[in-house]
Amino acid sequence: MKDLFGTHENKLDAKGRVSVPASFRNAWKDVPEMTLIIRPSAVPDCLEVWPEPTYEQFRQEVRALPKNTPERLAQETIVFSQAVPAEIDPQGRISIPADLAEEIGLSASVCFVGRGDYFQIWDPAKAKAFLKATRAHIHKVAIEAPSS
Amino acid sequence: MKDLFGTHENKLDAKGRVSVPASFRNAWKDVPEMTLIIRPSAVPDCLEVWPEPTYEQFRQEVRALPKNTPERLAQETIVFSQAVPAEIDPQGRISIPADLAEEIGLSASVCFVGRGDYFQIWDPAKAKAFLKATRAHIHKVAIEAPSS
DNA sequence: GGTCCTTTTGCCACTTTATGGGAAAACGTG
DNA sequence: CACGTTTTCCCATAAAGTGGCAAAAGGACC
Repeated sequence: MKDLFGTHENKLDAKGRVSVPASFRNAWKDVPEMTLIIRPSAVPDCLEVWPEPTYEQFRQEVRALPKNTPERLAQETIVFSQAVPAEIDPQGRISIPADLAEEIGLSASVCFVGRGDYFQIWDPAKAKAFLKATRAHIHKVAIEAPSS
Repeated sequence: MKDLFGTHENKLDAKGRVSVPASFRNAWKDVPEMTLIIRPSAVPDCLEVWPEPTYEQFRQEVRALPKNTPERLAQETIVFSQAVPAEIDPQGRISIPADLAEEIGLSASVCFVGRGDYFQIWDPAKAKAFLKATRAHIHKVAIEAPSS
């Protein structure tokens, strides 16, 4: 389970399938037939996709919370209710559930964004805006720092 | 892993590949088949290229940050989403991903700038401007300092 | 100035990846 | 139980990426 790097854009086909970038598949190929978990992210307009073995930690965190508290209920929602398992098919594709696709405004193309342990799924235009905002912030810091 | 010195200019081929200067390869040749990590720099209009073993420290820094904070998300973007691993091929070349090349305005030629532990990749004209601006800044400091 | 060696770079061939479409299987409904 | 719909699997083609050879360019050293 190597880290996931980079951003990649692939096309949704008529059946709602899309190829997972080869570099992501290769990074995880030491666990064959691995299940993935797709869920909405805390970041608006994107989904998170986790390998099931890594996702186990979230489940344990939820179970450690005291029952029937607002935090526990909220975490149960995030970790279970809105999350769905998915498999990578023999051609390296996943199908994105229609309700989640709609939630983040997916249309023809899908942008995959590597985040180390997991990846994000975005509409390409929104992904670009998200990444650009971070870069702009970093450049601002780099330019301002020496003169201060 | 000796330090990288100097600046060198090489040409991109039709497929986005370019020879890494021999002096850089030689400086790193004690780690055979080393993976490199290419990412946008905090300095606008250039890329940074790090040896994977050195890059490990950045990954650990990210993982030490609390999840879902603005800092963590920004660092995940810098360290993973915009970074890509690259290998030096048997001819001593690396291929620069199209999106990163576009980001810094690369065209036919690539300028490699040694920075000790890592090197930068620039469009030659911009590299020249960057180095010149830095020298001017240093001269200014050298002249002003004694009079203060 | 000429020869040899290293480095760079163009080009071709091959492998891998992405994607469209068709057939079979599973599912749900009336 | 039969039908239509949806999902999954598999094949085939297209596109992209990777590796390798070999010629050209550049330097070093006689």
